[in-house]
Amino acid sequence: MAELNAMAETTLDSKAICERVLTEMPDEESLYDLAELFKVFGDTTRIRILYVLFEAEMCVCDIAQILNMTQSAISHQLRVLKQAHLVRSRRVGKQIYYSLADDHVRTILGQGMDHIDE
Amino acid sequence: MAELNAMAETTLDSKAICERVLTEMPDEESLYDLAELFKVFGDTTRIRILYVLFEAEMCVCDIAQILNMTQSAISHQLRVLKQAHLVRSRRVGKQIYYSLADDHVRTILGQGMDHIDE
DNA sequence: ATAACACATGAATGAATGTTCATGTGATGA
DNA sequence: TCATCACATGAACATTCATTCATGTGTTAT
Repeated sequence: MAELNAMAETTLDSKAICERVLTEMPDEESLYDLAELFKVFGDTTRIRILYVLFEAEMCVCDIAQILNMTQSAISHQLRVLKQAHLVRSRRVGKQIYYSLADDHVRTILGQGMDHIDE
Repeated sequence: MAELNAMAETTLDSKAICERVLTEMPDEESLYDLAELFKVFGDTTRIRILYVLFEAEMCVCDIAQILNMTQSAISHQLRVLKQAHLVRSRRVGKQIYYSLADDHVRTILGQGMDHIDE
């Protein structure tokens, strides 16, 4: 790491830092999963759906109507949310009700809000 | 909501829920900013850079060498991280040192890790 | 001044993504 | 059984995005 430059300016031991980086860095699979998780939060439609589900369990057409979007668009995004284990679903007759899978969703969105509020 | 269907299955008052959804939903600008923030975390290269900066303030070429990527690619991503106020930079001679802007970064990535670890 | 170094940046390219449209699937009710 | 409702899903299209390549900017040293 930076064998021939930057060393003079560095006060810390570069080799020790490099070792710590390599030991602390998550493995390839965890990094991929982590990025995939945050990608799910990186879309306003999906965030809106999650905020709707904060209030109550709801079926697809209700969510679509509240957000003023097509059933197909909502259904596609619910699929993404479910694959990320952020929502659960259960069938009740013809309808399928979605709800938040756990409390990580609130926590993560809350931390994000804290950040953008500076 | 769902004026002509689903009402029979719903135990809660739909109008009250709809009102709560509308009052709790962040405004358009906050939703956009929130999605933009999480998009930044939605890339393995940027997550890697953040993990590197967990250990120490570092210049661009050091980060590039540790992650085995080109200086240009790292520089482009550092720009994204800086625009999201996740990292800061300061010039020291020819080099520019980057560091984490605040502790929200650790918190958010930590919450993400908690989630993928189920 | 000029060469060399560290970094930033614009254009280009290939890959990933959100929505729409059309259609498929499963459940209900006549 | 058949029509209808609620939802899922595949293909298509437009948009966004990460990296590469080439070049520009600012600093240091000779």
